[in-house]
Amino acid sequence: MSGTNTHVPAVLAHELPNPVPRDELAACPVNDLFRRIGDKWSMLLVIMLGKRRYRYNELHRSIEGISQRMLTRTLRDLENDGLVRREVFPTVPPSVEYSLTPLGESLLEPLSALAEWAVRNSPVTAAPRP
Amino acid sequence: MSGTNTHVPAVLAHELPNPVPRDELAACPVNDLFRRIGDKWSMLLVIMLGKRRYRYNELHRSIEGISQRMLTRTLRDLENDGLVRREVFPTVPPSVEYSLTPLGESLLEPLSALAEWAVRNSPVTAAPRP
DNA sequence: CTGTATCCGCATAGATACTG
DNA sequence: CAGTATCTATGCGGATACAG
Repeated sequence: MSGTNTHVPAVLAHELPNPVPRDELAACPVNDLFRRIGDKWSMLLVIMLGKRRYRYNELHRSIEGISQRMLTRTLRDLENDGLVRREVFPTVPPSVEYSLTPLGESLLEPLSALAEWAVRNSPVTAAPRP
Repeated sequence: MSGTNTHVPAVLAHELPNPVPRDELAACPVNDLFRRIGDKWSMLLVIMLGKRRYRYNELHRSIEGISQRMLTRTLRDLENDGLVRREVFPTVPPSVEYSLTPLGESLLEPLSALAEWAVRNSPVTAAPRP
């Protein structure tokens, strides 16, 4: 137990330069991913869209507390990141449907490992911040 | 492909109430975890401490761009969350060593799944935000 | 119905100076 | 060596009003 951890996953165990330069930090895939979907609403949207497709107002009504601005902005970001697909149907009134791309669905799998960890350890980590 | 996603991981697939109330959202373990370690420095520290133990100034020197304030604050948060252990040795001058707790080390495993996903898909997700 | 535009409060994070 | 204290800047996120 003392000293080096022997079961660190390969991806995380690769040598880090010393000092860790800013570019290396910004380029860290995990850190980068977290900075993209680690905001207030992205996770919830990915999980919801992982269940089924939604229309815009359906999402707006379904998520208590989200503003139009934040819903639109978060969906646009997820779309730009290739995780969410936006389909416009030129009806009157117009309707827009959101769903996960294959990339977005593939994210659900590693996410579940993290989710299961979080659920298992939520009693431990649920302590309020001082 | 149309309609319901059939291979959503169990933890993520459980029924979401509609509308999703704020408390439910705040209590979402994954969202909660992301809000705790999804900040600018937490991930990097967990990964670094996953390799070996570090002293305070060692971390400060090793991570280019981090301020003392942020390093201390991030370490304290991780300690409060039970992920990092802080050991003080009353020498002169004093020395403090940081390492992962068993809980922190257990987090490295699900993290690696996410890391591998991020690495595999970094070419796709690396596009700059507009 | 599906958004955009604008304004504003608050939390996050950096810089700097100082301390046991 | 290992931090605190204080000040400030920036950006996220919410409220509201308006538009195609």
